[in-house]
Amino acid sequence: MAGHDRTISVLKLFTIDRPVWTAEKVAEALEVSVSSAYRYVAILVEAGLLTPARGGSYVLGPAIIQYDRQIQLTDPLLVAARPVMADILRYAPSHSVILLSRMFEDTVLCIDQLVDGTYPTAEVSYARGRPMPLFRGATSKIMLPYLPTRDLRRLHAAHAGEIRDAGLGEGWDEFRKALTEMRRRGYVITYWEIDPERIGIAAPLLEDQKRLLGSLSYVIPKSEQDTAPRLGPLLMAAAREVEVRLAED
Amino acid sequence: MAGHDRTISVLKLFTIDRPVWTAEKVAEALEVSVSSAYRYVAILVEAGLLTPARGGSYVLGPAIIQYDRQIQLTDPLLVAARPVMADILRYAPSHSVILLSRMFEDTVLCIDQLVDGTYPTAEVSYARGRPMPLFRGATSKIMLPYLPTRDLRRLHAAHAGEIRDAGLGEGWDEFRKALTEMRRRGYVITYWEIDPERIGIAAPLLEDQKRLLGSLSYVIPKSEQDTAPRLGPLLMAAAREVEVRLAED
DNA sequence: AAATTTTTCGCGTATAATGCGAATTATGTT
DNA sequence: AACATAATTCGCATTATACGCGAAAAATTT
Repeated sequence: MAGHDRTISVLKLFTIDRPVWTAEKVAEALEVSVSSAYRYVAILVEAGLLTPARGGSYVLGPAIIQYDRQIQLTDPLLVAARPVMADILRYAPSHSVILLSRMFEDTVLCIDQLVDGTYPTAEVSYARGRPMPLFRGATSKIMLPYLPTRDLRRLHAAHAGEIRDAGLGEGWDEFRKALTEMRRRGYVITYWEIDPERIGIAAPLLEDQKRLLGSLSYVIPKSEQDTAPRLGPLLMAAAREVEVRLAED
Repeated sequence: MAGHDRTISVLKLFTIDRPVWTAEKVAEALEVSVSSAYRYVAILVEAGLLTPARGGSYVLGPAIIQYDRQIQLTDPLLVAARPVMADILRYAPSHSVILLSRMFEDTVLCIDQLVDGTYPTAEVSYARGRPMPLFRGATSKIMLPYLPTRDLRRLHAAHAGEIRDAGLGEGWDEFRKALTEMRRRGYVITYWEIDPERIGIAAPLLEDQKRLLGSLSYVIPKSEQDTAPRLGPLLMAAAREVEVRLAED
């Protein structure tokens, strides 16, 4: 178990629910001296990861914004997926959204979103950088079968209730069976599990048919229920194309 | 001079020009052992700031994307400025862009960008998170008069040529005089200094009329040359409004 | 201008990071 | 599939460096 850098622990305190911290509060939270808290904060400010706000408080800093742009321009998965996403947009019904997502800390994060031209994105819950539940919605569900068993055991132990409520089985065995079935089919369709008026269709992105990278998904209007099954195989093909692009260069 | 956290130094290696690193290359670059490099990388991966890519290499990770969204939703300056920006968009000629920017490491970073509805943003160089030159363009220039003198001395020593080319004076004294003049007027207008077909108009954002927070600017089409001077005072008023909003709560 | 709070600095001590080399795991090849 | 090679982790002794303390300095408020 790694991950015991004091300075980075400070950064982890800055969450959506608590985005503003003073050095003193940091010292309390991490149980270190105030001088150390100031030292940590100074390092993070120097790196641009934090920036001073009013009243001796600190918030996330400009380096984040710059790094985010760097990801948009250089991230291999993003770069490999983007043209494919643009390509498959034309096969989707209008008012659809295409998502590129990946796991992060027991949640699913939308990494990139493609919407057809004029459509207001606000109506779909998946927003770039917004953590989404791991067991609800096609985008999330399709990732589960490709997780290492130890992760699945831990997840099931911690979230058995959620897993049941998501229709993924009553106990461990049923859970595994549900996952096997998803893996066999190769894609997942869910009906208004996240947004009431939307259907999600998702396929996994894998490295060498094994390690999970993320998922590729359509979010289409409820009214397009008939088109949904056709889009599953289409997404699988697109996902494979992304995988190939990723492997080249 | 603080800022000597080894783990964070690793993060600083990941730039637009060199966005992919292996542990071994990190070890070389920082002149540490490979095991240490692996340790640092593991810490950053655990924090989500890095993520593994193909072939034992690493790239910036999902935490960046999540943090970026957090900034969008919670950053005090951003939150204070956004409604004001929306408000002053209606006074700008069509095909205009409004920018919220701040300094970062001797560059200027666009923090938020507001374009009128249908207009394609690609035609303006200022992109969210893209570092822009510190001495060219109204957005940048208007910040200079509010920098501490020691910063200005350092900048002038390092970039005397750029400063001259930007029309900010031949030597140190002329430079200071140019800055004083900008401060006196309260806003800056520049003509096609960044984009050939654009005029920039910018006003500073200050904390208690002193410390520089950033700048607020219009980017308007070249054809609107006559409107530009009217927009200067308008931006100053808007900037003051942002400052007040920021001070409340 | 005085008082109070916030932030930085200097320093001795002890903790925790470091490099080494070996063990383990992953990857690629015949 | 078995081997060879590379990539990554682990264990440990050493010493560097991050730590807390208290004081000094700076900033903020009264």
